[in-house]
Amino acid sequence: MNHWLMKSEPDVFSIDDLKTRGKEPWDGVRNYQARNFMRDGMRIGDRIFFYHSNCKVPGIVGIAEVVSEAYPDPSQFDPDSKYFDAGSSRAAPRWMLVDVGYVQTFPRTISLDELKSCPQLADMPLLRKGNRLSVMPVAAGDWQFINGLAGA
DNA sequence: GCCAACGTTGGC
DNA sequence: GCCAACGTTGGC
Repeated sequence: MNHWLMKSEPDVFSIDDLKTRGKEPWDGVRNYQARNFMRDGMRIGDRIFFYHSNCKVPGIVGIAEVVSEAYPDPSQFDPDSKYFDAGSSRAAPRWMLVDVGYVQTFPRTISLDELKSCPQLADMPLLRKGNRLSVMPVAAGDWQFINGLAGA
C-alpha cells in the first residue's frame, strides 16, 4: 500500500466537510505531477494525510483514503466550471481524479511548524522549499512517525 | 495583503 | 528550444 498527502484549503473544503460528505471527488487538480500521482500511483485503499493549507495553522489534520480508481475529472468538460479546460476532450481527457473517503480526524493538528521541527522528516517532499504540489507521496516511515505524533 | 517559488504560455 | 511574462500557490 502507498501513502499520500493531499492539500486542501479549509475555507474551500475542510476535513469536516469530508466527514459530513463521507466521500468526495478530488476535482480541480491542474498540475501534471499531481495528476500522475492520482492516475498512476493511487490504488483503492491507499491512505492519505489530509493537509489544511492557506489557513491560520497549516498542517495535517487527519486521514482519508482512496475509494475509487482514477477517472476523468468532469469539471474539465464543464464550460461553467472554473476548472474548465478547453484544451481537453472526452476522447482524450487531460485531467484525472480519484474519490477520497473520510477515515478519521486527528485529536490535534500536526502543524507545519511541528513537522519542520522533526529531523526525521527533513526529506519529506512537503517540507522541501518552494514545493507547491497539492498531491504527493509519503514514505512509509514518515507515515508511521507522523501517526505516532498524532497519537493515532 | 505581500511576495518567493515555481509552472505554464507564447513570441521569437 | 529559449526565456520573459504571467498566473498560481501557500506560508507568513
